[in-house]
Amino acid sequence: MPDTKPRACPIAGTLDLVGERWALLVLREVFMGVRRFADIQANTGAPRDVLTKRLRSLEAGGVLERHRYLERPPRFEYHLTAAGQALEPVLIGLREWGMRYLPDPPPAPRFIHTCGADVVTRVVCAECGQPLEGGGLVSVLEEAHPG
Amino acid sequence: MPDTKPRACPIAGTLDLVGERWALLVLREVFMGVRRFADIQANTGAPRDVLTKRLRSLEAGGVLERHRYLERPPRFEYHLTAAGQALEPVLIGLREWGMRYLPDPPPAPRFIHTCGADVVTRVVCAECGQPLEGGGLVSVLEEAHPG
DNA sequence: CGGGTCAGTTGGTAAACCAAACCGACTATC
DNA sequence: GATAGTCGGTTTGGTTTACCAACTGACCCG
Repeated sequence: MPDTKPRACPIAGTLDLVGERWALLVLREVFMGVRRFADIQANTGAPRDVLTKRLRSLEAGGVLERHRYLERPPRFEYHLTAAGQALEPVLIGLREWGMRYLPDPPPAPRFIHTCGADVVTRVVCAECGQPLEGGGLVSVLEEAHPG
Repeated sequence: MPDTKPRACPIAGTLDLVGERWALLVLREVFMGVRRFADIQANTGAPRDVLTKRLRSLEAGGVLERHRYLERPPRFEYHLTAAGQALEPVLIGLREWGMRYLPDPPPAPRFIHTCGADVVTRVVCAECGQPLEGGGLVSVLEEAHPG
């Protein structure tokens, strides 16, 4: 076998959808309640044509929905689907990493709990619920290659 | 003010580093213990020149370290820094989302706890520690615009 | 009718990406 | 000791994508 195929993996599949430039920034905006083309464009800085393409691919991928809020000059708003909302941990993870490790951390948009405190991501064991901080507690396994 | 500046935000800053194509797949491989150029190339499918550039930028960004493991034909391995390990929640989040929402979820590399169970990301309140599932419990705030 | 808003579209250029070939320093096999 | 293969790249050349500015069409306001 001269060249092995790249690893099939849900990380890669997810990145095919939201890993392109601007995609996650668009989602950030929609998370923050910014739903209109012009505002998303201004807040992300994405070129308008690229933004159009991203919005379409995010819609096709099922993370955004496009709602017409005006009929006669057709005007649209973009909303998160359930799948889109499920990307929240990714956004929070990126935000948290940036606040901790970027050389000059910019002011962060706050994702807050109803009690007013910030929100953070925790990697926990799915069964015992124990938090795994520091990475040392995790064993990462490839698919078993028997024999 | 004709055009507002794009929002300064740690999410954007983090994406400047790890948001380029292949970057997070490279990190996935290093997380899984794949440390050599040829293996990372095979498992990600990234073109060799692009991979070289990504490895350099990830190194410059402080998430990877390059170690020479052979002197005379110079050979290298790539390792995670503490900052690199801190991106684990992002990878796990992407993996989890893909497993749940991709139309045909591919076999997932397992990130397991030492107890043998899978690992998941939880978004929790930083203070009361309460998990916020379903997105409905989170209030996302922009910087306050008073008045 | 002129100007402004909104959600794009169009056209031209710059950059990124990609596959394949090449390279230097080895090692392993004949 | 010539041939083949490994490893970590670099170089080449062509394709795709991103980017930016300007434009469009449908409306609203005056």
